[in-house]
Amino acid sequence: MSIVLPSPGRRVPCEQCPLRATPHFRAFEPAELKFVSSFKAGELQAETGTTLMSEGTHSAHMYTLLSGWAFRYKSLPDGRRQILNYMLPGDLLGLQGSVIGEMDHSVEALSPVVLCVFQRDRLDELFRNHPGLGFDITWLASREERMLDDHLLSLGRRTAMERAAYLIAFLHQRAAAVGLDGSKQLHIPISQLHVADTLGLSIVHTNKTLRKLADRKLIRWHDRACEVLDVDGLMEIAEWDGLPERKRPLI
Amino acid sequence: MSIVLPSPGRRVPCEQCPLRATPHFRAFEPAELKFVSSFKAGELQAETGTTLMSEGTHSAHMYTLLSGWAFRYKSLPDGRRQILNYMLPGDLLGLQGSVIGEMDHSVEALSPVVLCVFQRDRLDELFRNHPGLGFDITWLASREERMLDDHLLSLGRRTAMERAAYLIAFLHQRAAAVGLDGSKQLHIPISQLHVADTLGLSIVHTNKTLRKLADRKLIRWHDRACEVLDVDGLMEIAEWDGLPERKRPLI
DNA sequence: CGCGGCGCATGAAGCGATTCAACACGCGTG
DNA sequence: CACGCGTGTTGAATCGCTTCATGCGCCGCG
Repeated sequence: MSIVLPSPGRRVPCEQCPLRATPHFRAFEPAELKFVSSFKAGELQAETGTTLMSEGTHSAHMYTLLSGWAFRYKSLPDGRRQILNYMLPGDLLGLQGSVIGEMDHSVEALSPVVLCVFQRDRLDELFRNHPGLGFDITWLASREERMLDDHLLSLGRRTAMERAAYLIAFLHQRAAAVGLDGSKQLHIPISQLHVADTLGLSIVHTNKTLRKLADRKLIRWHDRACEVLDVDGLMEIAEWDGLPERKRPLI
Repeated sequence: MSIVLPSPGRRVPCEQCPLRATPHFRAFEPAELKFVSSFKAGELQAETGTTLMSEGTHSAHMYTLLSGWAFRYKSLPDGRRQILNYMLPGDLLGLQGSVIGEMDHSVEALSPVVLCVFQRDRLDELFRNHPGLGFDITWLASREERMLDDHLLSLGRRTAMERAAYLIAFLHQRAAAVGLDGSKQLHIPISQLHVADTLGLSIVHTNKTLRKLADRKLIRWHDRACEVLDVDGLMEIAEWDGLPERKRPLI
């Protein structure tokens, strides 16, 4: 479960990147595309539950999530776990390790995932020769910071019910922002334990809170998945306006 | 209180930056120094309590805190406030506004502060001509993210006592990392209301928790200031290892 | 110069969240 | 195929934290 499997041959060239083809990401300059294409060292696939990176290690790579869901977390010495944020297609993983040197959180796959692997030692080359891409990385870091700000507000000042509503509305919106809410109803691949570890609540109380949201017909809970029925209702409970997601960069 | 006063003439040239002279920051290349010197549009001084930037505005500037303390916060529509992080000398303010466009948090001065003002519209020039500085900005963003991760862990999974101990140890360490713990004992310029709004607790319970820390001789509380008596004791309670602060960039 | 506001302090009552405990269901596996 | 395990569910007891209330000292201001 905790081993990352090397890619079995499959490798999407950046020129035909299925993500970039969607309308959610900004286009590349030809030179940028060429560089990124050579920057990409390979692809990685992993199962649900795989630990993609661990706190304290010096990962030699940086990744972009091509498909699937993952989450970042930190733990206290006695085992208490806090989920920090979720990663969806197009998100950068392991930037901290590349920029500062050591990871201070772990990352785990919530679903089967595919990752693009980049060589971190060429990051300075990226900044040197492709300032637009350097700016994009800063943009992505800023966006992460903004999400963490929202989470902090939630953990610190919202009630259990508001927190739960916020989290699900947040995940729904992020999924929608990469087109995951296609034809059929969106299912968020998380268990109630994930919710509890994100909201800073116990599993029992999380269960009772989610039950109330389900009773109000805002969500429907499945096995290890949450179906969103009424985003607006959730956002209203949380007093949350949503993320101003426009076209964004993709490395 | 909420007006930013323009600089009354005083202006430290970057070449004689009092911060850079300290051993806590990395040195500039001559070309970088020259650019930053022209990048700096001026200086700003403000009193304790001044709102330096507000949520929702499109600030035209970016700042580096030259001296003093400040904090970032967000509020819910009904007034509940959450402090997100604290800023100390050398910290970048308003990067979000420059990179993404709109501020999603406010910033307030905790003490009299002096800010270096930069022109945000020359940020792309920075990335284009000085990749090292672009990388530095990403580094600083990564560092902020790391601190927010720690705060999230604290809010989500630590008890009131552990949270309080963590916060004070954290602030102490950050102050020490820029040499603010000089000769005399360090005084952190915050009120118990600030602590409460950081920890996600009520003022009453915050007061009782801080009382316990004081009874244990770990801190001493003054009027709008916290004196740290035993950092190691605090870190032990919080089960916190501290930030791995090495030499860091300064724009 | 008295009054209001801020910062700190403390007791009492009430509620929201935790912990303990028990159960149901599906699934993979020895 | 029985057993363990992960996931979701629910009731009861307990406790940590909030809310309400009150008081004190200090300072700025009408």
